[in-house]
Amino acid sequence: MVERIVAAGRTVLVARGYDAFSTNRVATAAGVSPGSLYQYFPDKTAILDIVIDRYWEEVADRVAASLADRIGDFGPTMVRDTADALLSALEADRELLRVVAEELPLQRNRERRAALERRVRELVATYLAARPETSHRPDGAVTAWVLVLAIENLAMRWVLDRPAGVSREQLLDEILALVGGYLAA
Amino acid sequence: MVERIVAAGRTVLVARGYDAFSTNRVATAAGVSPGSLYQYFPDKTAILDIVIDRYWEEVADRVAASLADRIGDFGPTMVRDTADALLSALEADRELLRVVAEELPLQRNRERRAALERRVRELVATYLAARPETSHRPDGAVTAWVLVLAIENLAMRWVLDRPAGVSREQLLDEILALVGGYLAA
Amino acid sequence: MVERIVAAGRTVLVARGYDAFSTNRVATAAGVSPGSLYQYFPDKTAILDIVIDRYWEEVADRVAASLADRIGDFGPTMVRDTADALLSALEADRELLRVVAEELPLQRNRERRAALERRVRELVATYLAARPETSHRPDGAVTAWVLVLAIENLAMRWVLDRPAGVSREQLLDEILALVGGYLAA
Amino acid sequence: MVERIVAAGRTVLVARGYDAFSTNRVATAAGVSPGSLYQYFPDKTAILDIVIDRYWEEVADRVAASLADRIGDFGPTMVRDTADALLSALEADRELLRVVAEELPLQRNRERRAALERRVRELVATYLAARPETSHRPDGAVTAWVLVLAIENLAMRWVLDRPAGVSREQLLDEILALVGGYLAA
DNA sequence: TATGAATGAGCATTCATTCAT
DNA sequence: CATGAATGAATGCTCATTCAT
Repeated sequence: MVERIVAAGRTVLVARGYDAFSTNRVATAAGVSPGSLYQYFPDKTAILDIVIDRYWEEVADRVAASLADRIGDFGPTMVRDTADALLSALEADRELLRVVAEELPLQRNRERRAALERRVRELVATYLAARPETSHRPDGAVTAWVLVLAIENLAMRWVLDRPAGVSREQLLDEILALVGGYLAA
Repeated sequence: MVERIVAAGRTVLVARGYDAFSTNRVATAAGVSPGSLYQYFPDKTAILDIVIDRYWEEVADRVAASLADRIGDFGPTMVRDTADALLSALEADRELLRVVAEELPLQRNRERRAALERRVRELVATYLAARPETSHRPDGAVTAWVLVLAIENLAMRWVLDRPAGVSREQLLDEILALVGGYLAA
Repeated sequence: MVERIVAAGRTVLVARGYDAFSTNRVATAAGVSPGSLYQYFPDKTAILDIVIDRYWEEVADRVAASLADRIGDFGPTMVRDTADALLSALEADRELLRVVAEELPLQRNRERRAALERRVRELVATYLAARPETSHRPDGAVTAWVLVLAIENLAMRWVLDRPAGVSREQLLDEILALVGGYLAA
Repeated sequence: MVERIVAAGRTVLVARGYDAFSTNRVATAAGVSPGSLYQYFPDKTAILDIVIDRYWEEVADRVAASLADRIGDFGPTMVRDTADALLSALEADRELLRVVAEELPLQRNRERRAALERRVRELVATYLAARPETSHRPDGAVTAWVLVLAIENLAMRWVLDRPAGVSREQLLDEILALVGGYLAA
């Protein structure tokens, strides 16, 4: 039942947008009465939070998996593959990304996105610590923070805005250059 | 009066958040009757738009001014000073930035932020074109897109999140390294 | 509940007039919260429409019933009885008639009144066709149109204006003369 | 100035309908400030009343003139010509008639229409009194009331509804038959 | 006299939440 | 557990009227 409600929430969000994300609408979409929502969720935002959580968790999982697969293999390939994984993850549900990233107040994404960033950041920081020769930057934690933030936003904006004149390959090249140059600086 | 209303709008936004940004509240804060709002603005969002517009315009102005001051002086200093100008601009009204960047759906900021980015991007692209030797990247437009996006987000998140372990100077150092390394790659 | 709301609507209309027919007032009169109105009606006018519809439907029913009872009995008695039925129907809720006919813009009554007229007109036209000897007028449809319109307005204005010097009996006599003379002409 | 305002009122009424007949709109149309309206009229309805008054006065004038022209000439021609005059008067400003008769609550027309009817009724009653042989009806006042009401509504509805199958000539024929038959009954 | 900015009560409508069944 | 009718505060907005200038 929780599942049905969350699925309905996602559907409403994607199909009608955040403004239409009302308890009645979600309940209807779930084939459930509005009152039943409150048997499983304390309030409306709890439903929304789960939908968002799942989205970012899925993205984080994919990126972390890609990163984990390439453990001990730091270098251009890993960066490219990880950026590629992130792009794919974001592209996988572009409609939901649009709603989540543009219609929702950032605050709602905060915790989950912070978790995603933290998770990846920690992996990156760990790698950097394990392979000190790959980076000339003085502070691994800061380096990871910079990298994750920069790449995440580049990827997200590319997926959402589809900027003319920047192909997927080009984007990956630029990310590679950005990361490589930065670590070498 | 327009001024009073816009100021009241800003006040409500900062003090009570976006959800409390109602016409009645803004009118009350302005010491004005709700009807008077509509003598000067077609609807509620028009007031909000002005508040937002002003904010981003101020930011864009400061950054563009800094950039313009350092014309013909591309290099580490310029990058650092421009990033510094951006940071200062964002720090100048951190409370409003918080509301504007986190409580408002991104969509509402879209146009203005896009304008800010475009404006700076064009300046950057122009510089890069004028000084081809400063960049090894193949496509100036793409380079500018990457740089502006990355720096903007780094700066914004730093101002909003005040990440522990990243001092202002450190941030500027990292931005410098990021830009320098990227252009050299 | 629908009933309660419709009744409250009628009450407000009669007691306070059309201008006071606001959702809040109707809800209060129904002992119901404003939101509940919208569980049963899509909007305010839907409530009003039902009240009006019922009124004219009741009138039409009475007249049609009277007409049907006297089928095959065309002549002075039938005309008089039908006019009498119309008068009675209009007199039955004179207060509502006043609001409906005088305070509401005619447009709102349009459809229902047109339906009433059409219904009676068709009955009349049918009778005329069945008994061609009763009418010297060339076009049955036009004849029915004239009769229905003339009688309806005479009756309505008499009920509403209670013109001095015209008793109920007199009015019926005059209607009889009008119809009889017209058909004989 | 009064003139300008009244003309503007008429314009707004015809062009935008009764719902758009707001003081601001009338003032704007008159090229005058809303405050100025109140220098010449006690309130909004006073303006509306004048517009309506003028309309019905114009109609009454035309009908009375036609009637007066045919003094001493009671008979089919007079009835037909008078009905014709009424039709022409109503047709002369059909747009305003539509608003006045259908969008405005009947109440607002009440006094003026009553005046029109009274005026014509009195003329008719006078004629009937002068020529007792033209009518078999017992009470001249009642006869006049019936005739005026019936004809007025027939004419108005014909102009407004343009009923299919009833030409102008036909309508006049029917009115003639109605009046002739009624007086002879 | 003329202005027009200011008023503020009032409107129709929505929707997260509750609770008796 | 599930229901869904009922709630009612809150919303954005209008417009006839006033009154200081």
